[in-house]
Amino acid sequence: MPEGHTIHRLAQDHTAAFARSAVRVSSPQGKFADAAALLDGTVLDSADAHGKHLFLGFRGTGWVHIHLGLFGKVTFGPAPAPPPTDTVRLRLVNESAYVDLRGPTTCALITDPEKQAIHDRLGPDPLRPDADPEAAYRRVSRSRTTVAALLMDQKVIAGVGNVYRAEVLFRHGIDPYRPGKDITRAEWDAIWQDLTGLMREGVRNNRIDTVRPEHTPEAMGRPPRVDDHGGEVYVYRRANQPCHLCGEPVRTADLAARNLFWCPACQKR
DNA sequence: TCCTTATGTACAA
DNA sequence: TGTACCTAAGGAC
Repeated sequence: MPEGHTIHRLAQDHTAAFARSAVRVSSPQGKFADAAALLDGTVLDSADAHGKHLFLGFRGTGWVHIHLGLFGKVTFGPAPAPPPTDTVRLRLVNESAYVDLRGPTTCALITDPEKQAIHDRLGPDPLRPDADPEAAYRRVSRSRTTVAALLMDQKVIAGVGNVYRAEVLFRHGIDPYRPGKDITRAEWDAIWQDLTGLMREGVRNNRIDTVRPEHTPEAMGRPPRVDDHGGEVYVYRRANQPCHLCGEPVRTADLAARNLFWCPACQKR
């Protein structure tokens, strides 16, 4: 599930369910038990997101830094919480709600300066109001690395993952193998603005949809479809299937240990 | 029941 | 570039 939109949505949902309340904190699985004991009974003040990093602020104690990695999952539910399964790393409970965290890459108690250091090493996040697209373009325009790799580099732009990368490059007709330095300022501005809109919609709907209204199955006179991951997309995980626009088979390749998807006809150099 | 795969990252060599 | 880490779902048997 986790690209930046998921994490910003989680920040909102944690705020809605737990902010300003005293929270019972536990680690049924045990790996976060010491910190959970310190946090138990304290007040959750706020939740913050930057890229794929989630921060839960506990009054007087510090921040819980969470990164879901590839497998991490979060489950919300109404109180009372059911008995936890033995994979629950972190559980929060108050009078009205509970939330379980499973399989995160990171779940750690950190200080303000440690949190700041994480912000400092991340690039601008299209979902944060203070984000500066110019800072991202400075890096992109000086790099011989492919634009596909740069979009996944969290130091360049924070929050974009494998789905948004594939989809935004398709929406702009950009070959994923083009070097960053060949991306024009106008192209970058369009990509950034598009990501901002797509990711905001992703936060709202808690899923990734990238297909323009004029390209929906209804608009194209085709049978309805649902892609594997739950949203409507152009190319992500559609290897060898016909491009929704031109019918050419969608191509896939390994790029930095991830699957890249693109339409070679719609995305020319 | 086993195998593969996944919207991610860090570190070693 | 390869590997380790973490979990769960889906498909092949």
